[in-house]
Amino acid sequence: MNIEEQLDFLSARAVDFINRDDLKKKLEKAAAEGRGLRIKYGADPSAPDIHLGHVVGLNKLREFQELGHTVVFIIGDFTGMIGDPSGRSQTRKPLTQEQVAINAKSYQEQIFKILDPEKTEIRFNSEWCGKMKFDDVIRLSAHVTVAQMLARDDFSKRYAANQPISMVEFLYPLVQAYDSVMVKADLELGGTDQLFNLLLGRELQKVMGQVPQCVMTLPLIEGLDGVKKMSKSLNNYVGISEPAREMYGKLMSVPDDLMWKYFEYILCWPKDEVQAMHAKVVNGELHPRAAKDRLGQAVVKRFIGEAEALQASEEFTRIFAQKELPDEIPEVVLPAEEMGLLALMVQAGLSKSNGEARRLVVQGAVKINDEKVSDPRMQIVPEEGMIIRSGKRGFVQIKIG
RNA sequence: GGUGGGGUAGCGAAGCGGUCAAACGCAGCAGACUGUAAAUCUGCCCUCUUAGAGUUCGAUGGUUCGAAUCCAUCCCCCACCA
Repeated sequence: MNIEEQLDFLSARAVDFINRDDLKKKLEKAAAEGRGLRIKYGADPSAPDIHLGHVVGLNKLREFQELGHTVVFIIGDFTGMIGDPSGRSQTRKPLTQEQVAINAKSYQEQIFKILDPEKTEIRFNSEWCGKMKFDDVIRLSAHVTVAQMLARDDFSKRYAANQPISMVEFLYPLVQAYDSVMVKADLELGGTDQLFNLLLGRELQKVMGQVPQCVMTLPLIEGLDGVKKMSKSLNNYVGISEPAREMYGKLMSVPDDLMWKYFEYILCWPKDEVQAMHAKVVNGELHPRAAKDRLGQAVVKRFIGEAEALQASEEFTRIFAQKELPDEIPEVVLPAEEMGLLALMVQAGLSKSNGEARRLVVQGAVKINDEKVSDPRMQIVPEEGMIIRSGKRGFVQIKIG
């Protein structure tokens, strides 16, 4: 690849890219010196489940690695241990050192499903932040003005709406920017919501006498609901370590319109190919379900395996299209004593309370051995192999013990 | 330091002495319809038993036959002005 091709390749799918010329210079210089660039990516240590939303960024990092660059994966443990009171969405609880360590380990296991460990440098920002004295912090904050901070969309809106903004929130972008200085980042990658923070990194590097980093943002993809950004707290995510059938099932529930985005940003299919498929669906040549099946299988294949992908797809059809039973049903051990149906369901883990169980029964969601039961007062004697089905997803097989 | 506004079920938000387990919206769950998609319709959505009962409305104590609603004290949050 010549340099222009590299630039095209690296900036594909990016929303913001600041800027091509700077990156070109950096690439040329690095090539001349026979080294790779340092690509920074920051991770929040409180959410150890990597999901498809993260994959969008990780894919890009991987592409940088393919061209020989180094990914500096920063785990924001320092900030994570302080917590984030940014009231609006929700409070992030401060993490303990143990939790951070556990999460960090889990992170590594997961990101290396995508990244090349040989070209990844994992750093914790407590390494430098932890050493800073209060006067260092004050000096650092002298570099940024309130007006600059208020330039951030999020802040200005909240300020205008008389909503709280804590000092901590002002400080965090600064910490993140300082991270860039400390790892001498050549480019920082993030979601579009990170643009301000990434740019602040540029500013700070300039002040500290470094060549400012390039900045690249990638879209935040919507989660399963098709509206809100995929995130763990909204529980609309697909984790990359989920069991195959879960992963597949979740993907099948994605609104149709969203799947094209998933093809492009998660699977990195070429844009024209995605568009071609989209067109086929629009003109009726391809059933949307078939297209989504391809998506589901492709994602499962990528993170788990081809056989599992096929199996997940088949089982899905069996359970939901043909309403048959899955081939593995969780077993619950119960004594062979007569008990109320509701109690049985609670004990079998099919419902959280008797009330919920009653609701399910009354609404006709419960089947025992494929026969609908509708009397919540029913008494049951559990039998070996008895299968209780609750709704579309709840299955339990009784084992006497 | 001053002024004003708040704390209600997972979230948002009504209620402001009885008819309140508490409107409404969102989320969630189930059923119908489907491609477990979306949209739509129906029902459910604190806990426990059948109609019924028991715990809820920041905390504690009080006034009342009766309080989420009134009073007192306390805790917490927010904005504005200094």
